[in-house]
Amino acid sequence: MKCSTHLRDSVLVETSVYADKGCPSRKVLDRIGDTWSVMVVGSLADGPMRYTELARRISGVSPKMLTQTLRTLERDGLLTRTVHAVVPPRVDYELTGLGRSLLTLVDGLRLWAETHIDEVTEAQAAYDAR
Amino acid sequence: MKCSTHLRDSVLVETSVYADKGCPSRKVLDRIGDTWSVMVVGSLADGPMRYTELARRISGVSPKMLTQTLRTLERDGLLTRTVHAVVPPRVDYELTGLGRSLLTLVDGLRLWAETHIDEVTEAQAAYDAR
DNA sequence: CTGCATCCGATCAGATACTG
DNA sequence: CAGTATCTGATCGGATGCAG
Repeated sequence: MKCSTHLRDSVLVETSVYADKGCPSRKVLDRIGDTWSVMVVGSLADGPMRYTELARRISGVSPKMLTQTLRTLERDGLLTRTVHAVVPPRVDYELTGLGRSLLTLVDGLRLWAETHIDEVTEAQAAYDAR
Repeated sequence: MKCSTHLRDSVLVETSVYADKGCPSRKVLDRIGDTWSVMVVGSLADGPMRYTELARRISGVSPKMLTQTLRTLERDGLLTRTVHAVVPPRVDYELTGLGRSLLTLVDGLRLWAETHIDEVTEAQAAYDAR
């Protein structure tokens, strides 16, 4: 796609780099940008996990949002959903290879956050104090 | 990813990894998760840029959202806003060191998108076809 | 040129209640 | 246990008009 070209290469033809709905970055952003998605992927880094276990680790998430997020990630091929025919029901969620490839990004995100959050907080305080 | 502080009503929850509003990752996610923010940061990778230039490169963004995004990023210390006292007005936006440190993540995001978008699209098609 | 103010529809997400 | 269904307030974001 056009928007995949970097800014430096875009001078000749395509000056508009983002905002195209078909842009891969846009699609990924819709997923990475989703708070719950990132949390789910990050939580599943440790291995397969049940629904309730996920709900516990991601405190604050409602059943509705958790289910919605899991379904979307499943549809995107980032995780698998395995239903065991037992009573009580047991459903396991596990990252696919594709999902695990995202972990690098998620980790990078976390690392940046931990490293720079103080700077951001200070900048905000300084801005608000003007 | 452990958030050191936890919600007041869930003191004993040690396994809760995300979801705390004070969690650094949450704050960063609020920024990275914002579609326009990522586009602005990515666009400014090439150097300082004027308001209109940004609007053109990020096609589809409304003045309202562009301004809102720029203000937020400025407040977070990710970019600087320089007003030149000329007529007509000229305002330059430029990434700070902090902002440039985010470029690594943005690039990683774009790279992942370009690399795996086909797999995601196929997974979606397969899911929808069931 | 670089915005800000306002209106308004669309979507998101939390709370709550209920079920196989 | 693992969800589904519904209601509702909050937020997002586009369109429009105007100003310094």
